[in-house]
Amino acid sequence: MGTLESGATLESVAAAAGVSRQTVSNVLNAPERVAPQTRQRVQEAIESLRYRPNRSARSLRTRTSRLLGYCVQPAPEGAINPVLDRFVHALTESAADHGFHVLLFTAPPGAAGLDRYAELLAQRAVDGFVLSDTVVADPRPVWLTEQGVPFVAFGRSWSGPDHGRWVDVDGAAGIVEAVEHVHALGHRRVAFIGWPEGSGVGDDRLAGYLAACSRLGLTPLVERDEGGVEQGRAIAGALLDDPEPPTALVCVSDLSAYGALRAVAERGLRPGADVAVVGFDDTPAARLPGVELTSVSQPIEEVGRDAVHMLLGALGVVEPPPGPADHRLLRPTLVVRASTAISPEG
Amino acid sequence: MGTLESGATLESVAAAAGVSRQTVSNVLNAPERVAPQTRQRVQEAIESLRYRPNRSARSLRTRTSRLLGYCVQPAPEGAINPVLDRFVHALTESAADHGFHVLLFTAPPGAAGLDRYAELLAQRAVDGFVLSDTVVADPRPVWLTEQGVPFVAFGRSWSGPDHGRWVDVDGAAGIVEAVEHVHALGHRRVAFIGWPEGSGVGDDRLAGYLAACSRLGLTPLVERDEGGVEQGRAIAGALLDDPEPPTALVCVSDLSAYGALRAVAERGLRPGADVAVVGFDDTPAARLPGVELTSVSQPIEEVGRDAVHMLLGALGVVEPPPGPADHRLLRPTLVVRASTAISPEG
DNA sequence: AGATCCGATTTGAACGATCAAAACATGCTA
DNA sequence: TAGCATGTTTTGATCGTTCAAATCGGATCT
Repeated sequence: MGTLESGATLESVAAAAGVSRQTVSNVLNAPERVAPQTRQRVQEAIESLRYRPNRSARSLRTRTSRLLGYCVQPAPEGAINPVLDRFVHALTESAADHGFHVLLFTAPPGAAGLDRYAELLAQRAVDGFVLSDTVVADPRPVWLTEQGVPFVAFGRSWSGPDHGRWVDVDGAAGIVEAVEHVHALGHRRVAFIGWPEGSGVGDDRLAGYLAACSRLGLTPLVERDEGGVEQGRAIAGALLDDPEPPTALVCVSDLSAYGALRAVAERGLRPGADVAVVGFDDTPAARLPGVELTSVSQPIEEVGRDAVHMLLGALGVVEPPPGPADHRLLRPTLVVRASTAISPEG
Repeated sequence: MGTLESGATLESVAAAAGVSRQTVSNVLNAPERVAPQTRQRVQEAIESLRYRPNRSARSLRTRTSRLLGYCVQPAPEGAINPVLDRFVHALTESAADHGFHVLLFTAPPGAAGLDRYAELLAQRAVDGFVLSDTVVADPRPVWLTEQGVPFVAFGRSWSGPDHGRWVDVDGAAGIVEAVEHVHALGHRRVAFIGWPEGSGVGDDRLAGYLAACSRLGLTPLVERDEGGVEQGRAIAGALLDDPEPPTALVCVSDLSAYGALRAVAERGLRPGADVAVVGFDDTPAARLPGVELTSVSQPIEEVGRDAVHMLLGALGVVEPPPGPADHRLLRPTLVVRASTAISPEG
């Protein structure tokens, strides 16, 4: 056996330091109540016995678990989701700064999945939830609010009033930046390839496009599709085959943009030189040589950090950060690559 | 407030059913001990009060947490890691089948990170660990074995004897399949782009290449680099510029393969038609139109499932599945796409 | 009838921490 | 010096579950 003499309890530490249970507990949870001299003695005992408070015992007594629940959704088929990884990592790291951990679970989408949330609550397994992949009319924020459960969502509730706290990325602002970027390069016929109406995220990005066009005096040209690579390719192809085709294609997602890049190449045109293409999400493939897609990049790490801070603030664990307590909207940044490198001729 | 009258305890259920604490507990943990009639009555009470046992209390008493620790590593810069997502999801889902959950934490790589593992153990926060991203001379399996802590690793320990349980993918077999595939298409000059010697995973895949060459009577041609896209591009370029260039490039990873594809295209050659390219990992970008990279795909979900089953077996929670108890080697599959579509001429 | 056994159920103790209140010093004031 | 406020430490109870042993009621055996 190793060095892990897992047996130290409050009581054994107290005995070693010649004090009582509660004094040891106070050294850990309210050091200012303990006389400096005693404190030191206790800390040495803790150190030498390698004592760590038993999480279950603490949880039982305090009725808090110091765990944050996060539901991992099955990755959508064929989708490139670079987000989950980084987001989960950011959550975990920020939580660790305050003695919290992330507990993963799965649940079917929609109202059917609420049972899993309820179960974890009934078991007192988590103190709150982090939601992601929120959709229009997502039942979770409403339900959690009703139940009085602390939570924070990555993504606004696009339908109806806000429920609870959220952090989100300002997609409209990201697209505005994209349009301004190609406009500055000299592009004047800038098309937008979007998602069908009704997806909050897609509508937000479209709104950014329309706002930018209006501000810059461009004529909006919007096409919509389901968002896959093949759909993007078809839509972009149709646009490019127009007698007066757009010279820049701003896409609602990288997936559409990859399709658009393909459509451009298939017509003997050079992305970046002849036609500018911009995506959204800065997926890993965007930086591959031969792709080099300019894309709007979401500050995922920051989203994760803010989400945890807001949630811990709601739990009363940390001082809530300055600013509005119930939401936070972060600016994405445009990562410029070869797909928008050169100004168009004419 | 909502429907979550979070107050049901064993005691309150017992009162509602007109039995004692322990009988309710038995209905949940050892139903065969309870008379059918009583059992039914208790179950109705549980149902109507929506009772769920308090996890902390159970953990405290039984000294098990029903949590599996998993360390999320910071995603390596620029790397396309499609694996983590799916793996974590598979872990979570398999664990849920047995009332377990996954607890995430972070730790610095190497021996420095062992403290975090020790801390979780001292807190009795987890019952065991799932390791991934194991490296040569990884200190974790050795240490955990010394401590007598149940764990399972995704990845063999490449140096020295095995410590503990592991699940891994047979990289050599995957590459053998890749070489056989291009050989069947008619390719006879098949090169391998590998990693520097000393990485267990890379050496394994190289061994597969060498074995296949030997069996098929091909002359091995091995080049090595650090594994990035740009390096792959340079190496592949050098190979293709040879007076008698290879017609097939089998790569140790998709990243190298993307570079190789680029090098092929830059020379006016058509991937799949003129030069076959095979990658490893079947990263999301492989299926993009214009890329369509043939690649060896790892059965990640199966790895996750087996890992959980082995670990729960070690914990005595489930019957260990048939087969060797301490390791499992899974076969990857070759996903054929356009990059190896057509036979070479000549 | 009394002893014995057996399955079903209950009781007391324990897991290891924190809360709330009591006890104990110590110094200051009147 | 008694009385009181203040600061430090200890004691008893409690969180909700499971373990181990005790109890209970009925059937079986001698």
